[in-house]
Amino acid sequence: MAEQPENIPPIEFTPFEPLCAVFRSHLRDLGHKYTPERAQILDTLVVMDDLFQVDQLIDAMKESGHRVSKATVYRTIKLLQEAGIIQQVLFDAEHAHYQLAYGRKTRDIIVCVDTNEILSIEIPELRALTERVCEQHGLSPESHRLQIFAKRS
Amino acid sequence: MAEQPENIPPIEFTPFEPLCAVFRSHLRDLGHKYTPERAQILDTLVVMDDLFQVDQLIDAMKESGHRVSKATVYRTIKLLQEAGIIQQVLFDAEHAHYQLAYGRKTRDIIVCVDTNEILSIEIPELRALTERVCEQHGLSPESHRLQIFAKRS
DNA sequence: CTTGGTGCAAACATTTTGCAGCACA
DNA sequence: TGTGCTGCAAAATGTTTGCACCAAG
Repeated sequence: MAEQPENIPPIEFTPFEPLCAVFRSHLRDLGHKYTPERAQILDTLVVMDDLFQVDQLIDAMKESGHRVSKATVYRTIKLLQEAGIIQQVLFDAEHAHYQLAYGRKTRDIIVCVDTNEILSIEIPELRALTERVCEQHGLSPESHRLQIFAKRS
Repeated sequence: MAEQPENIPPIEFTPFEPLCAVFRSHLRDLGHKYTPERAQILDTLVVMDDLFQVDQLIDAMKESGHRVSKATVYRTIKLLQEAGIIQQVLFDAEHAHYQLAYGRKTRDIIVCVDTNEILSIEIPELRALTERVCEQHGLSPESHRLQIFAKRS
């Protein structure tokens, strides 16, 4: 296996490479195909804001000249979630938001109420805290998400 | 006013009394009316599960013989939110969930993944924690919500 | 060449809205 | 007695699905 076929790009350490590999391997595992549409969606994803909505993704794809139908975007988002590449973030009821999940340690965010900016944060203490609280109820934590709504100080 | 008409129940210290008062005063402040429909919705709310969805509320009302249209339920939910009596809780993308908010100190919950039970919890340390994290970004926290997904241990 | 994928449009589910008649303050 | 409220049905929104044709493996 000294020669790589040309459809495997040269190794470069960008976020895209591992994501692409993860996605392809997930698809292969399920007997699914890696299509140009799916590649375009992944491609667009990685250059988008940390947090995005489906229609933002669709708009971004249109702007960059990709022509993929809504239906395919929705179908692909499901696959990307299964593959652990993106995850849902809920912080308003109107629209589902997603963010890249692969390699991400937390789902904790600060939402700036002035600018609507979203910051991903990490609070190491939270793990112990959730463990302690759950223990009091005879439970053990699997995961958590914390959303802080903050204003500029 | 020595005699109460029969539709006003004898005074009892149930959660309903202050909620009703809060709602009526909120409505009065806005020049809105306290109608039988709104009373029935509030009435049903207080005997429901801590966390509910709109269609559960609608079903519960039907079962108890109340006849209020969907449109009115949705309109009233907005008013109840404004009044601080209920609040939205987002933990799955399909349906908006609500819970009684009045007098509640936190929006933090544990979702038991085995039983789908929702426990409201209080973690006093969280306040300081969120303050510290926000400070690092030049922000100050207004509110937060923490959702822990846990299994039985 | 087989199986899964795509775009399109229709179907869906949930929530909102316009309107004519009704009822609370 | 006037303004806000209600129910209904239509509209709007966001997401899913059925189908005929297409393409990846």
